[in-house]
Amino acid sequence: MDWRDLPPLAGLRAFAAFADTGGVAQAGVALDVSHAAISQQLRSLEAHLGVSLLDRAGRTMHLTAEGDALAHAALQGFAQMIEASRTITGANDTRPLHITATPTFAASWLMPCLPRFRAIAPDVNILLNPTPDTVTLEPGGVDIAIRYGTGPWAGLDNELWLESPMVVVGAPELIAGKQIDSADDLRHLPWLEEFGRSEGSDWLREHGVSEATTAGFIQVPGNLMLDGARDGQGIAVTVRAFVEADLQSGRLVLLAEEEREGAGYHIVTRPGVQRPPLKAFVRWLKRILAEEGA
Amino acid sequence: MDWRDLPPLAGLRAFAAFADTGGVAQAGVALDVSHAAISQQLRSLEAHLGVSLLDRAGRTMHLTAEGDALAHAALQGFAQMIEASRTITGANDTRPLHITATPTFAASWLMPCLPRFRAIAPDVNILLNPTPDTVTLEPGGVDIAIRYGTGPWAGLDNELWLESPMVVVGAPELIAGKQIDSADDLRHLPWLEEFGRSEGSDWLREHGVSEATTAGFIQVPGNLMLDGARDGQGIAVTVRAFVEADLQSGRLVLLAEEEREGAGYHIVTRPGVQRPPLKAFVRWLKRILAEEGA
DNA sequence: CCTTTATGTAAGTTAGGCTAACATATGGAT
DNA sequence: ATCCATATGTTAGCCTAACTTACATAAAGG
Repeated sequence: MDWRDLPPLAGLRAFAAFADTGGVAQAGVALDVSHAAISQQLRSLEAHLGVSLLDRAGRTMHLTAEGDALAHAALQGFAQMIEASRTITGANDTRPLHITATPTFAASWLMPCLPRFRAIAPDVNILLNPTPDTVTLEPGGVDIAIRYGTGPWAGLDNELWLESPMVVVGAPELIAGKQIDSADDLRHLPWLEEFGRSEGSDWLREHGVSEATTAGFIQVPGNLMLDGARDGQGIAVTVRAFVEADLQSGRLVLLAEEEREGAGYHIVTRPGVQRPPLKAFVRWLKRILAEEGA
Repeated sequence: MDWRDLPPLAGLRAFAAFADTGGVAQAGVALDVSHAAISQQLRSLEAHLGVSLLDRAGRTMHLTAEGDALAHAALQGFAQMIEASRTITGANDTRPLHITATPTFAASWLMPCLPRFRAIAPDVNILLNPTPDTVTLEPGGVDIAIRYGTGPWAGLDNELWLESPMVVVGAPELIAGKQIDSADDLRHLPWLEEFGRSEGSDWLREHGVSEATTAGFIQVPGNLMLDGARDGQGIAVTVRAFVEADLQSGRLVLLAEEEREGAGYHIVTRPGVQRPPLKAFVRWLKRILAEEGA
C-alpha cells in the first residue's frame, strides 16, 4: 500500500464530516471542534490534493463531482473503521460474562459465593460453564477460566489467585484400623474421582501404584465428589483450600499433600484490556479472597 | 456517523501499516517515520480502545483476533481513500489536454498559434475539438473551452481573455454600388454563416429582418467562412479581432458593430485547482495575448 | 437596507506526533 | 552457555499540526 497517496487524515475526517452533515458548522459540532478548524482543514486538503472538492458559490458550500467521489470513499472507509472498533471493544456487547471452571470448583466455591458478586454487580449477567475440559478462550466466547495448575498457558494471561496444594483425604471411618504409610497402603480402598478428571489416578501412578490394582475407582460429577468423600465412600484428591474446614474439624483426614511451586487456582484471561463486566469480576475475585484470608 | 467511536487516526494508520508490512520497523519505513513512533502509536491505540490488538509473545509481534479484525477494516478503509485520492487528482492521468472552441476560432487563431505553445510545453499532448456546440466540461473530459460571449456560465469559472465586439463585414466588391444604411439594405445579399452557429441570422432578426426574406444563407464549416467573406461570397458576422487586419487593409468593409459589456472570448474552466498541463496552457494563453497586444 | 446565517482569515496556543538515544528481550549461531 | 543480531520498548525533549479565539466577509431573507 502506497501510503504517500493517503491525504492528511485530519483533513479527510473534517471533509467526511462536512459531507456527512452538510455544513461547516455542523461538521464542527459532529467532531467537537470549531467551524474555523473545519474551514481550515477543508482548504488545506484542497491545497494538498490540488483539486477543488467544494463549490463555494453562494452562502452554503456543496461538493464538486470530485469532492463527492472522495467523500463517498472517505465516509465508507471511516464507517468501516468505526464499526470494527465498536465490535472489538464490545462497546455494545451485552453478552453475559462467560466463566468456566471445573465442576468441583463451581460447586464447592463459585456457586455458593456468586450471590456476593451479584450483590455488587446486579447488572452483570453470568454464563457459568462447569466443565472438566480445558476450554480455549476466544473473543466472543469464554471471558475467564479459573484453573488449577502452575501456569502459564500459551497465549493467555494468568495470575495466581488461590495458592493451595493438592491433598489426598479420606473419612476417618474409611481408614479406621488401617496402617497408612504409603500410597500402596491406599490401593485396597475405593477411590472417588471427578468425572472427566484424573487427579486421583495421576497421583497413584506418580507414586508407583497401578490404577488396575486399586480396590476401585468411582467417577462422579464434581459436585458430589467431596460429599462422597465426607461420607466415607472413597479416597479423594482435591485442592486443600476446599477441605480445610473438614480437616480442621476432623471430618476428613489428611493422607498426603503435594506441594509444588505456584500450584493453585489461577485467574486465566485473554491478553489485553478487559471489558467492564470482566474487570468487575476479576476485582471481586481478588477482594473476596483477601476478605476470606483475613 | 458517530465520530466519537473513531479511534485516533494516526494510531490507526500506524496499526494498518504494521498489519500490512508485518513488522514495527517495516511499518516505520512504509510511513517514513521511526520504528519508535510506530511502537508508541500501537501502544497508544491499544490503550485508547482498551483491547489487545497485538500478541507480544516472542521477538516479533502478531495480530490478535481483534487486531486482525480491526486491521482488515482499517486497511480496506485506507485503500479506498487512497484510490479515490488518486482518481480525483489524476495522479496518473496522462490524458491529452482537451480543448474545445468554435471551428472559426480554432482555424483562425488557435491552430496557427499552437506551435508556439508546443514549443514551450513539448510534453503536453493536445486534443483539439473544434465544435460549434456549447460543450459541457466534466472531469475526465473537456479541460478548457474558449468561448465567445459575456459569461458567466453556470457552475464554471470564466475569465475574459480577448474582449472584442461582433462585427458585420463584407468584401468591397460585394457591396459596391449599394447603399447600406440599415440591416434591411443587406437582405438582398447572400450571407455566410458558420455551420451550427447562428450569429448571422440572430443579428438580422435582432434588426427586424426575417431570415426567410434574405437573398440566401450559405452555411459553411468555420474554417472557410472568413475566406469566403474575403472572396466576396457573402456577408459574415464574426469577432472583430479576427478581421482587424482585413478591415485595416480594406480587404473587408465594416458594415455594423455590436458592442456589449464584457463581450469577447472567455477562458472557461471547471472550478478548482487545475492539473499541470491545463495550468500551463492557461498561462500561455494569457501571455501570448499580452505579447500580441504590445 | 438591515439582520441573520454561513464560511473565511489571522494570530496565538497547545498537545499530538515525532526523533534521538538508549534499553530490553528473543532467538540463532557457535 | 555465551555472544551477537534483530525486533521492539521507553523516555525526554522538540516542533508543528491542529486547534481556538476573535473578528471579517459575503450571501440571503425579511
